[in-house]
Amino acid sequence: MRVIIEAGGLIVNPDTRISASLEDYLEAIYHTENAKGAARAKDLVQALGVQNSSVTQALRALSERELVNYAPYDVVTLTESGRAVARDVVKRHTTMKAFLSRVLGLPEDVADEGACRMEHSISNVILDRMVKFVEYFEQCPLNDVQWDDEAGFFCGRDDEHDGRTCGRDTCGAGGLDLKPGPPAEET
Amino acid sequence: MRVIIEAGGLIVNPDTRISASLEDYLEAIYHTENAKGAARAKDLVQALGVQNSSVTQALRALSERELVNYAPYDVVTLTESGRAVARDVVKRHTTMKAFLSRVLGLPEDVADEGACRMEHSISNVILDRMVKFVEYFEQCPLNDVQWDDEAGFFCGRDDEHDGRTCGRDTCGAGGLDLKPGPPAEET
DNA sequence: TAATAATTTTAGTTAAGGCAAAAAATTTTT
DNA sequence: AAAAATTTTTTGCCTTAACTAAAATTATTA
Repeated sequence: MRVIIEAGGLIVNPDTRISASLEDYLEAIYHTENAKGAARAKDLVQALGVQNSSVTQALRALSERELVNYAPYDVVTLTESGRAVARDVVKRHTTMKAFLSRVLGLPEDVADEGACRMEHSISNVILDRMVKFVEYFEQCPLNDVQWDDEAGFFCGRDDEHDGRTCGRDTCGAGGLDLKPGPPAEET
Repeated sequence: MRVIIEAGGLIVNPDTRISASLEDYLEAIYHTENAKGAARAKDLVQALGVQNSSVTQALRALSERELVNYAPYDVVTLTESGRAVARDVVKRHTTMKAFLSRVLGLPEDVADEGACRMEHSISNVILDRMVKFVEYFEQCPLNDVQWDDEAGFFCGRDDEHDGRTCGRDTCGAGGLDLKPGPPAEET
């Protein structure tokens, strides 16, 4: 338990070291900038569902860290390093979403919501491995695992193989041994 | 972005509605209780790497929510509902860890650390699907995907199949299209 | 231009969580 | 039993982060 880095009681992404909240702001600025060149406070109020004053505070925090170009009453843009961090966050989101929808077969909206939640706590090592897995999963010609709401996971290539079947009877039915495991080392 | 429930700026697990921090405490109490019958403040200090005073505060918070039996200077045990929540957290941890190690092929320690981080932000829908996926992944006789530090993901059954190969040449090599996707709906 | 509307900032509040040092209670030793 | 050591709780203060209300600023419209 608890490996997440603390900063005054706040959960902080272990790689970039900025809070989940600020990551959300960067992400929103990134998307807004891509859509209309620059963001204003108002856009962030809408995108994140927070109050105006919360946006101002966040912008100040990001500005102090030199992640955004920001002056009162002016539009907001990302600095170079801000854009780098934003791209990183977006990448985590994109990867999580891809995994959730393409591998686990979850609906787009569920996948997106899940990605929103989990994007802040995934480390780079895991992220990279996940990208590779999704790639493999989609490109390997021997793989055709799919999800069906009735049957669960099944292999679409059942018929192409001799003795073994991989349908609802054989797979995804048994009781997997997911033991709690040892108390987990401290970190 | 931002789907996570806010509670005074704090990130809270969407299903149980207690904070990530308190979930960590419950988890630690759960493991300690299993190991030695009951937990004392000291155990939690060690397990979570926080100060005594933080433990006291957390125990008060958990006690108010009737998740632990606690009286000053006394040992701590989980209440029935506390144990239910703890089991839930542990399940999320276990599942995440199983996925990270068994599917993504990450080393145990990396998987455990990753699970610690991500266990708080995974929803039940995703959790359940993930359990099923790990089950399928391990039980399907047609599946034999493995990770190799050199070759990346590869299919151990290459030889058993006619034309198609699934080794380092074909799989996990190409550039997967992981587009950032649309600005993501608000929630 | 003046009045009105919209936006932004300031200031103060609430909440969770953490730390350090001091005080109190409990155990262990002598 | 008294002293020493350990554990736990209190107290006071810090940080992030969100909110509200009011003030200030900018933009629009009459």
